[in-house]
Amino acid sequence: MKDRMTPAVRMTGHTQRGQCAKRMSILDSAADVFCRQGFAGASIDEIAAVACVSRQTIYNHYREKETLFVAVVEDVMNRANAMLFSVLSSFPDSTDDLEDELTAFAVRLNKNCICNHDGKFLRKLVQTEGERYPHLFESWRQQGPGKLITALSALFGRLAHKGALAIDDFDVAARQFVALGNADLQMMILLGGTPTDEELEKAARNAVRTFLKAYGRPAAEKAGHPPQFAAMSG
Amino acid sequence: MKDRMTPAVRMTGHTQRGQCAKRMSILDSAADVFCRQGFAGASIDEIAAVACVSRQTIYNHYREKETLFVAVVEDVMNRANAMLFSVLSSFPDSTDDLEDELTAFAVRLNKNCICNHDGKFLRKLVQTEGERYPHLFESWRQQGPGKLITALSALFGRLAHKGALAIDDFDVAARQFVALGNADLQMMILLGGTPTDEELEKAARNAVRTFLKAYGRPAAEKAGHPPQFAAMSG
DNA sequence: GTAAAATTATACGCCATTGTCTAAAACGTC
DNA sequence: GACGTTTTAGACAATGGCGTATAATTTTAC
Repeated sequence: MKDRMTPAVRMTGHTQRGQCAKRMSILDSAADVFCRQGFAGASIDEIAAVACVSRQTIYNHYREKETLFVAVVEDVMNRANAMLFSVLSSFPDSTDDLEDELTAFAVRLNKNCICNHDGKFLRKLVQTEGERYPHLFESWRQQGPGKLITALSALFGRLAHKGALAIDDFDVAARQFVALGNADLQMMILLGGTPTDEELEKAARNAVRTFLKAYGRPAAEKAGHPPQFAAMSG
Repeated sequence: MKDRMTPAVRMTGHTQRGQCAKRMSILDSAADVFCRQGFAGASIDEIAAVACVSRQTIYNHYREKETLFVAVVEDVMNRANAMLFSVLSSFPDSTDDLEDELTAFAVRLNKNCICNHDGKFLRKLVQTEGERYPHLFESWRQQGPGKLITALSALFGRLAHKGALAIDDFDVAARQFVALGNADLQMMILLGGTPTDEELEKAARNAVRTFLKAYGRPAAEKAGHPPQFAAMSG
């Protein structure tokens, strides 16, 4: 039992800078290779080559392949969570131009959280390796899609309270909003392709149009009273 | 260059029977292992063990691992296509009880085509290995989801023509129908889990309810004329 | 029963990969 | 410039999987 020298703990000064850069480079390259080849198909040598780093350096930072994999997933998850939080905080608050604002929100959600690199990575890896790492998967599920639906549900609740939407089950509406937003992009998402801005825009518009046909303008059909007054309550 | 003895081509009589059974056993087991481990992670030995077959027998039927993989994918695709065709031919034709019939249809679609073994296999494998086998992937895309949307679009067109639905873009509506049907099951689908009958029923009901809120009862709002006469045109 | 074909068990060579080790080189700090 | 740390390159054994070869055994056809 020799005294391990704790490689990345000392950081007496700027030494941390270089190590941190290496670490990030390794994490990024590993994410790339793991995403393309899967866990079993990815080789440490290839990751090292992509990262422009010696193989030994990788083993210096991460004990074994599995350690590296877990670190990569956690890293991507953190980025994805931060991005999701940012996008969620841009959910429309006012009720005029609701269609346009919801459409823009759906574009942001798809572009920055679902169709981006991290989204593709997480979907692919969780699906393929999730059963082998239940803890990782569960964590992603809760902090990713779980958070998304919970937050959307609450936000729709606020819009409904304002009278801008007529929703009976907010959770269902939240899931349907996301599902509708992906409807036109399903194939591209499954493929891992990146939609153009026009495709994103059109997909979101189709989704929101249908969503509002189903949930827009509160009980106007049932009671028949115009809901315009609701716009004043904001 | 010796005269290869063409193992499974002669079939002078019942020889084919036993071979066919072995082949199916190999294909099924290989599908199982490939689905769990991916192409790179799957080992011929494990496939042989699951199939209760000697490894040599596998190499006797399929030249190499890749040949086996392609054969497995094609086999599953054929089954899935047949099932999809069967389900599509049960699309509701009458316009009364449309909600119930569409719901039952959505249940069948999800249960037999999307959440079943073959659906899970194809989604997972196409996503992970699709880029390495573009031909396989393209074939699946056209005959699977492509056919589904095309057929659904045409079927919605007929219902709209009958006056039971008010749809402007049939293709979009078809994609949205599928997306809504999956909305409540997204996580389970990504996980590869199998929903219970109740979950299937509830998911389909939520989906169809929203779908009909958006597309049900034709231009009644715009023109206000009852569309019942359209039911005679069938 | 016999002959042909298929299957099995086993061993083998080959190659890629993992993870370790060591000495040399590069880097950053003082 | 000296020193400690990190990185690098290369070699290394061990492992495991792929694909082949061979002989024995079973199955099937007639």
